[in-house]
Amino acid sequence: MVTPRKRTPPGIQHAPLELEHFLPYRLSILSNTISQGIADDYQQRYDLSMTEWRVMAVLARFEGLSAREVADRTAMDKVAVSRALARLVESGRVSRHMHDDDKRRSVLDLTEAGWAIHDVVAPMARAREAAVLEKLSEEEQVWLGRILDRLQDR
Amino acid sequence: MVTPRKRTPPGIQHAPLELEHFLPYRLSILSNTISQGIADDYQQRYDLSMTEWRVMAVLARFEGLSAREVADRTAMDKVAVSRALARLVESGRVSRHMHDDDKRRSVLDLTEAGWAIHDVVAPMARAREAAVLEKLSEEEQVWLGRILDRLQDR
DNA sequence: TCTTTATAGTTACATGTGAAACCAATTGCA
DNA sequence: TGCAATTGGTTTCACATGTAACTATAAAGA
Repeated sequence: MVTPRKRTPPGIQHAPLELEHFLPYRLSILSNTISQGIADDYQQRYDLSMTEWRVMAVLARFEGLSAREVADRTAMDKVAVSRALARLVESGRVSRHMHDDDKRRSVLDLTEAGWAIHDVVAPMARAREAAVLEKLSEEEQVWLGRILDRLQDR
Repeated sequence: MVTPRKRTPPGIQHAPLELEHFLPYRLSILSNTISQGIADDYQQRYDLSMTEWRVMAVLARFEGLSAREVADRTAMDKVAVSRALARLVESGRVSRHMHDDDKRRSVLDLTEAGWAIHDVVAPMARAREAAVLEKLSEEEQVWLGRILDRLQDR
């Protein structure tokens, strides 16, 4: 039997966090649940990690990005991006060329094979998102969007 | 210069995700930003990892939990909990006893040293949460709570 | 009882990850 | 120009993490 802490040692107030109402904790659980759910759809099937998929998703949206730009857009660490790209290029899903004017920079694009995977995975990801949003009323969906906007800018 | 993809190869519709409006992506960024912010407050100062802090937080809230129960309450993997506990016991922040009736089970509690850390870190965590919520109006805060409730139950 | 099955927890292995060091190309500026 | 500082990107190292295998105890069923 588990007893939620009600009394504290004499004279001392501990005030433990109530995790189930603690915003950072709740967000973390929710976010992990959703992202992992999406990853389950493609991970084994395409031997594609979550970071690799994220890279592919931004390359689908923006052509010819550099690795640095991919890192910015995905909010991923540049090392993680470098490694994901190494695998994606190796497996023929992304092409990498040298930038004409700046030889340090790479120019990245999805290949045909990359697009083929994208065109299967993107709809699945969208479906997962829709399934989550379905739990909310129209009104709640609007508020959620607004709230995320507010929380996101610093 | 980066050109957002507008046209697709002739005859093919790719429909890339717009990450900046994609809920799972936005949640992930937000959640990581907030949790990392809190972790920055205690990580170096107490040589305490995020998983260790989470374990401490539930042990502050509920006395005498088993490792299994800690895992359930924190939504962490049991291996992660086992490792966090090993460090916490080692560093004298958590005490571990054997359950009277079931010798497999451990009975976990914060020690004095554990409570001392808790009593510093918990208020900092709360302050971080408050700083996040401050960005929202009263009304938005209420909606957010409601929305998280809805999204969380399966 | 005896045997099977389930549960609590740890260990081992393989992989993922971030920080810092590193190399190469570019830019800023004296 | 030429040299220092910056930037794009990769590699190295140390550590975190998840999966599966494993040990020990308990519960269930014949």
